[in-house]
Amino acid sequence: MGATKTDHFTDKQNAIATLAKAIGHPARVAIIEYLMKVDTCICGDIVNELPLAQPTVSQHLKELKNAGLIKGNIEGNAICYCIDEKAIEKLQNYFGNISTKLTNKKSNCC
Amino acid sequence: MGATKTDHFTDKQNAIATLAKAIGHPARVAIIEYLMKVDTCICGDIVNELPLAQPTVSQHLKELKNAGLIKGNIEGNAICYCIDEKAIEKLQNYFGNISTKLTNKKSNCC
DNA sequence: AATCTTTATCGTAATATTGCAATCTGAAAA
DNA sequence: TTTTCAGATTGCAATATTACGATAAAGATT
Repeated sequence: MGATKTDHFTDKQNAIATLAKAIGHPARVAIIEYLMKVDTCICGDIVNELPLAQPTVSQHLKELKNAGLIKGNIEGNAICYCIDEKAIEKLQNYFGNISTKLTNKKSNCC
Repeated sequence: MGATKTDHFTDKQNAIATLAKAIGHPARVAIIEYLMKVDTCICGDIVNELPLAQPTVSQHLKELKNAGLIKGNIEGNAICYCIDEKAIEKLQNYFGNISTKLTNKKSNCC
């Protein structure tokens, strides 16, 4: 086997898993954080910022894009990447909900 | 190749990636959500709740535990699993910070 | 047009993940 | 003690991910 059985879970569960999985690599965390740091989102130098070869960075960007975490617009011969707020908000809400539900629950047995 | 180059990134980046990676699978999302749903955290029937074989569930639980997302206490011959609030809070804060920084930034060029 | 610059894609090797049957471990019950 | 039960571990096959060199694609520059 080796393939994830996505069809056995709800769409919501798969959606959260997809987003989390995309962030589940330090290079992609670093990309997100670099996109945050830079004021303008015309960022043609992500490759120089990361300790990885250009094809590897390109691949990570593609995965972030597929997961819906970043958007990319063609800007001349460079590409303008930036974070998709909606995706981040989804994650924030998800973990926020869990957090508040946990603190409300007094029966903390562990 | 094939191995993640964790030593090229900061501890913080690796920490977030580890947490996110652990949630990056629908079965593990389902486990977290089941632990939320059940009032008491003496949960010996996670296997029955998931569409996966017992060894597979056990492995997913192990990964969640290794990532620090859940805690497990031996309770007789069953095991009491529950969510580790701190880990969830870390994620909530992380995405919360990104979210607020993004909304403050008016230069939304994409 | 020829060249440069930037990013994507292809191909491939190394490693990791997913899933399960079989088996083991350890505590409780008979 | 023997059996039973819950859960972990082992071993293995299928698949996915990570990483990069080589190369391609496409707009910019000369």
